[in-house]
Amino acid sequence: MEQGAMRDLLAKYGKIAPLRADEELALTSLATAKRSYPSGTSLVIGELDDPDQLFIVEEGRLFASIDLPGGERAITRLYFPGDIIGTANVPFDKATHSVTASSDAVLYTFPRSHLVQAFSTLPRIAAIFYTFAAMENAILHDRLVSIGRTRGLSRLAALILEIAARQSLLHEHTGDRFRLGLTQAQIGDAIGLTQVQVNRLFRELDEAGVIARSEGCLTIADKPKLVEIGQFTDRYEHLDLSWFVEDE
Amino acid sequence: MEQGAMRDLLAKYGKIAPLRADEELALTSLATAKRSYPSGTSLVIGELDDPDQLFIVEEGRLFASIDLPGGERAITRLYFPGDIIGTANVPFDKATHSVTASSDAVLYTFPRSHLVQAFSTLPRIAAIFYTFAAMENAILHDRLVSIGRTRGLSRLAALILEIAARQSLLHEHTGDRFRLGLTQAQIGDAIGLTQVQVNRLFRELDEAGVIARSEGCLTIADKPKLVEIGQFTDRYEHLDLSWFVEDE
DNA sequence: CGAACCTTTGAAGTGACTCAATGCGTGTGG
DNA sequence: CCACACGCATTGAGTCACTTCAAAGGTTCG
Repeated sequence: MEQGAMRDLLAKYGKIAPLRADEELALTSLATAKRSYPSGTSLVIGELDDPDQLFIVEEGRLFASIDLPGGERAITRLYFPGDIIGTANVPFDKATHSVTASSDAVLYTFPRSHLVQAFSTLPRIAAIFYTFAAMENAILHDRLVSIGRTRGLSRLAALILEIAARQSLLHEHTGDRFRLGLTQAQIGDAIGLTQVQVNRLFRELDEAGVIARSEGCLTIADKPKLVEIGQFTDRYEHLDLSWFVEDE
Repeated sequence: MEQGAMRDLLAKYGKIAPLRADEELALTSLATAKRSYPSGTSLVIGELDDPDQLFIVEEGRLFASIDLPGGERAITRLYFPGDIIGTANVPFDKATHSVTASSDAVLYTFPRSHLVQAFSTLPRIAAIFYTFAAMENAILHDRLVSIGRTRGLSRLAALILEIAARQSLLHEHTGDRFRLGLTQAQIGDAIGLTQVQVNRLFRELDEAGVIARSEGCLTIADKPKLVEIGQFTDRYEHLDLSWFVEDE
């Protein structure tokens, strides 16, 4: 595996608990393949695919979704460069969700059996994977709260801020202008609303002067207001990984 | 730590990947304290408490919740004997959610720093913790779908089935009669509805003959129907932990 | 026996849905 | 190089699921 994905993967916490050379090597040697997926491709087809594959995002954007018998779809998770895909499939004999590329994407693939090796060799790799799973957990809790207990406007605001937070982790200079990378229908699937309602809420935020839209890009015009509306807490701001720094 | 919690903790998969004596010892030696919490006690107060503590449930029922500024509350996760509490707090400097006992409970407590030791000593302990986090993940995905994309009736059905599934993992003989262990208001917080609406939906399920209620206990009268309504998949049925059995 | 908590039920209001149509941008084949 | 198709955004009108507000009935416990 090359530097890119790893640098992203570790950007979030690497500063706090930098890897030793052997640890970085172990991480990079997990991968068996690097592959490109054009926008729209499904890489895991829930309930059909076997869950033996894990991925690390090198480049691009993807999302996890689950389809309901009735034809409804829910998007449960967004993936950015550096994220590990497939965690929630690991302990099961079938994949629990599908993963689709929402832009052209490049991924590293590795079989879950490699995890055991890595865990055995270097315990801190285990700590890293555990940490990532725990972070994902916390974010899922937050989304559950947002979707279960707030109005549509708040949900949309929260999603915008979540994407903004992830985006700015990767590109410091992005600032508050970026593209969401999802259609309004997909946004609806992510926050539990109809595409129609998403559109109306966008308009509402727009007219209130909280956001601005042009050329497919979104600008956060009034961040404090958006944060207030979305009742959003940026978990990435409060990372503390000192606990897994080994005393030597 | 005594046998009870561990037996529960491992019941779900212990058969598949039984622990060696040293691994079981490592797990049991994580704990620094065993403590009782009467029903209603909060053990982690989100945003206030430091997230250094993890717990293993020996006995009782608990739930994780997040409070919103507006006074709303959302219940994001239910805990049963054998579950690990606090995973989602591990990588942060503040707790991301509160935990409350919904019945009298007995817990083992251990500081997260002990994880590193355990991970270092025995890689399979790491695999276990990772597995648990991954399972929690999958369940959170499912709940996100349920809450974001189904009607109230389905959500209630799904919650009933989730509780039934967990219950019967612990007590084989429980069958389809058990107590939910949550008030209707709490159920509302868990599935994103009002207490009033929860009540109406209970009545609806009751009148349809799908469930029956008496003396605080709930009986699943027509399970296939309930599964259909709830669009529920029991993840525990599809566990596959063969991947972390070490080849020796 | 009263207080506190939970459940149950009614009536009115609203956020979001469904259905439906129009507009817009982009790519593609004739 | 235009015509058409296709996917996406936008907007309107009517309906429904769920909410809010309000009050009454049960149960448990000190």
